[in-house]
Amino acid sequence: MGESAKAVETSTRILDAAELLFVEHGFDATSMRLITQAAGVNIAAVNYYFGSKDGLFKAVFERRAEPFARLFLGHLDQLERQYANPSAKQVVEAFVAAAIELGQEASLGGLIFVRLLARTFVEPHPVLKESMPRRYSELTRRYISALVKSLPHLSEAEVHWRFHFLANAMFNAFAGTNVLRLFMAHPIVNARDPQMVARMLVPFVVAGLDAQAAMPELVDQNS
Amino acid sequence: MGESAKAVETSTRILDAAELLFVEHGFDATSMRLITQAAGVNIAAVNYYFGSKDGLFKAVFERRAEPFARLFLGHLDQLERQYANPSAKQVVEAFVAAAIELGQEASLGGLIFVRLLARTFVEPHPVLKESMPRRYSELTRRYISALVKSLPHLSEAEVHWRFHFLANAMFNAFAGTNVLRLFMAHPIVNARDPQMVARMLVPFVVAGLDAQAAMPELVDQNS
DNA sequence: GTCTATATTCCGATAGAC
DNA sequence: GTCTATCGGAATATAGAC
Repeated sequence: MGESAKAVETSTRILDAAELLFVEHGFDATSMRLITQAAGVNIAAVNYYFGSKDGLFKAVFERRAEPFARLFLGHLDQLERQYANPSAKQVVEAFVAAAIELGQEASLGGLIFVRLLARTFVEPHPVLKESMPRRYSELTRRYISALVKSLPHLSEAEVHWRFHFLANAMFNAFAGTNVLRLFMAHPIVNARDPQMVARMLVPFVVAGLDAQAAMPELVDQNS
Repeated sequence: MGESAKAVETSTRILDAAELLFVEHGFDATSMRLITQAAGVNIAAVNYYFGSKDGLFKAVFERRAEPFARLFLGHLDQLERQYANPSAKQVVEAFVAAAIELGQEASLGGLIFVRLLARTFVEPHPVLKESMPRRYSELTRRYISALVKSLPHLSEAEVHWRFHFLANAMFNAFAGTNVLRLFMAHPIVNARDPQMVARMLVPFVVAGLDAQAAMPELVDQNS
């Protein structure tokens, strides 16, 4: 390692700073000047390493996308090896565990990528609208497939709806956006504590998944 | 009515166009040039009527904030007159009904304000961080209070957590952001149909509210 | 690889004629 | 009230020296 010196690579410092700022203030509101200043690098470095601001966003996303998918699918594999018919609760817990482990793996304090993912739902960046389905279609397919098997009292369409609600609730919960803070001066909950969030969230969403069907009469009418 | 002619007032046309564009692309990504062009008015009209872009956002928000609060509190009043102890399901349905009625009152197609509210949670606009608690604190207090009474098996702190999850799930559901579309090429659910969303959503969140406590041992340890 | 300096574009806001 | 023209600033991106 002849050229030691630098503690952290320049490109990594940029990724770290950008990840945090994108989550905190959004993509548009985060200027490259702010990013490079926070990272302690020159303004031109972003273009040198990532080509453009869009390229930087894609790189920020891609860095965590693969490890997260690998963690979750690993949990799901193990679950399906151990049990013939995993419950909805076990499937949800596999997902939550992956999110928390990712937050602990990354040297950063929180579940920053999960928060970034949550923001991406509400304001999808054009760069990702193309690459996300390709990368996550298998994960989504296996997640929903496991839920379908664990919820035999629901039609497949209704499981899709519940997965839709589940994903919204979970990602927003881990995003740490405290809804209550907007409505009351002194909210009780601490939305930033991921362990607490996970503990409170799992019973809520699992009960929602297990609930009776809202659409039992799916195909018995031909209006 | 001496000066007839104009079908819709200029300021109203601006509000309509801005409301839609803010929801679709966010505040920062929506330029005043885009708004005035969509509204078919002059660029300077925004500053003339609303003073600034921030003033316009505030006006967009304020136009729907009061009617929505009035609708929901009306439903809650009626509910508490009719029943001694309204169930969590009834409280949730009062909220959903208010959202849908607001969407039908406004001549626009969808539940645009509810979608705007959902976006506001994820990227809170500075202008609202001050005015929102003042306007909605009573609504939130009464909503949570009704839930606390309807869920006697939960501690007040846990009800606050569930309200946090509930609000996230509901607003995002009505926001019409199709999470599944980001993950799969051809999702089944149509997240833009508010009637369908309401029908699928209510059983999910009500079951989540009714679920057993995750924090039964709240105060029995003094670590 | 890293820096300075700059090109280019777009933004919100305003002045002033009509 | 409505318009044109423009100001001042900030953004991304790049050219070119070192």
